[in-house]
Amino acid sequence: MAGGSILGGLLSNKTRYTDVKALTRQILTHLKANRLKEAVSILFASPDCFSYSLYAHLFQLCSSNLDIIEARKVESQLFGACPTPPTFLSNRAIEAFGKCGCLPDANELFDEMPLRDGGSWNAMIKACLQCESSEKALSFFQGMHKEGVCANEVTFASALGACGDVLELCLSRQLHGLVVKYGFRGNVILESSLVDVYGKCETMSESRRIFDEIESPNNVTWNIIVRRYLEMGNKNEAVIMFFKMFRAEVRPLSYTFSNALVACSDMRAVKVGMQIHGVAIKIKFDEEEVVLGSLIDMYVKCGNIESARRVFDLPGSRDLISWTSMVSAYAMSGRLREARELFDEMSERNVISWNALLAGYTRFLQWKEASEFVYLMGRTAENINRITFQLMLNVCGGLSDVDTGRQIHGSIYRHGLSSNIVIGNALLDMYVKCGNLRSAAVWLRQMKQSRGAARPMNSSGIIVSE
DNA sequence: GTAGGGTTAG
Repeated sequence: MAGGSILGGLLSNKTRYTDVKALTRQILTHLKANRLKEAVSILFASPDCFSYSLYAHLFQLCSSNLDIIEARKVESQLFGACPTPPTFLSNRAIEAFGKCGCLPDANELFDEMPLRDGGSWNAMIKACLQCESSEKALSFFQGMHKEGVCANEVTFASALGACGDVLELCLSRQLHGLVVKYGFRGNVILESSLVDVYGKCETMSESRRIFDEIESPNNVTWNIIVRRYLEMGNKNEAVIMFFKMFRAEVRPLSYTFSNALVACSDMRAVKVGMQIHGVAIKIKFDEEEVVLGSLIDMYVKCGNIESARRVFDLPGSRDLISWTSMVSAYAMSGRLREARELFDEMSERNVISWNALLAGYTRFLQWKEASEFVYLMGRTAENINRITFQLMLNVCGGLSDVDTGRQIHGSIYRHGLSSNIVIGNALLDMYVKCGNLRSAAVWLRQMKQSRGAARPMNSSGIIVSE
């Protein structure tokens, strides 16, 4: 266009070049100060291509800030200024889109790439994982295999992660074979991923066998094995592995404390929990928020509220999670006034904190307080969830308020939760407690029908050929 | 200018 050429004529190539240099310096200053938006707006001051490393940095910051808007802007300036950017930059963009949870953006870019390398496939597989599309991740893994692109350690780590999400034991075993075949044994990350995926697929004996073969498990490996025992219901072994980690002189992750303490809670083993508390003090983990929060919850679940409170009153232990544990402790032990006081003092709350107090009101049949609280919740709390609906139905049952119960029933439909079995039972219970047996019978029939219709789908069944 | 594993509260 004429306007464009006039404007273009005003700028000689030389001034343009120095412009880019000066602009780059400005952008870098903003990037260092985490001012992404400002950095990106300066990017658009020039129609020219900046250095590739600058774009890489920009995408990286978009990823860590989870800022999809800026990521899209960077991509658009990049492709406007330089029609065929190097593959690695497109890979960075895919990673940023994935990290921001925008799989369609990632997929579109991937499809349009004239040239892909292994990193492109890895980025795409990872993007699927981050967007909770593990089935898709596995089909990309399969596609990569079909196109003859060689999988590397990174590919296998992601693919195993996807298998863990969809509980694909069969594919996991095949991947395990490939990991060995490609000579990746001894890679502690991949071996840890194998421990993880076998544990998730409920084959703890295989998980443990791999674990025992690892030459030097690191803190993540230990965290995985403790966690998997915990989730498989073997609390005792979870705790045993926790103490074993210390004999191996591996410095734990704070979440490993959490997992071991949850195991103690489940076993009501407060004495073991106290030993773990002692360990935390000894290795100076007793100032970490996550560990303190987990200690509080352990004491709460073991019924030792005063010990929990002592930890809660320590400096640095009060965050949303520990605060919610404490509210729950008072609420579920019937100390509703104290629960309410603590709740009112909270500087931030989420749906879990709200539910914690509501659960106390319903457990102790405080229907009046409960319904007032529900009203307040409807006006103040941002999101309510499945648990909230369940508790609200209990309140309706307690008050014999079938009209509100029906409204909640409608709301449950709109939230797509009506096929949930726990919610279904809560609805049934509500209708019965309200004395409305006809509605109860109608709902029961519907539940039976929808359960017949909604059979669980089998997972992908993807097979990798050797 | 490159890639990867773990997550406590209702």
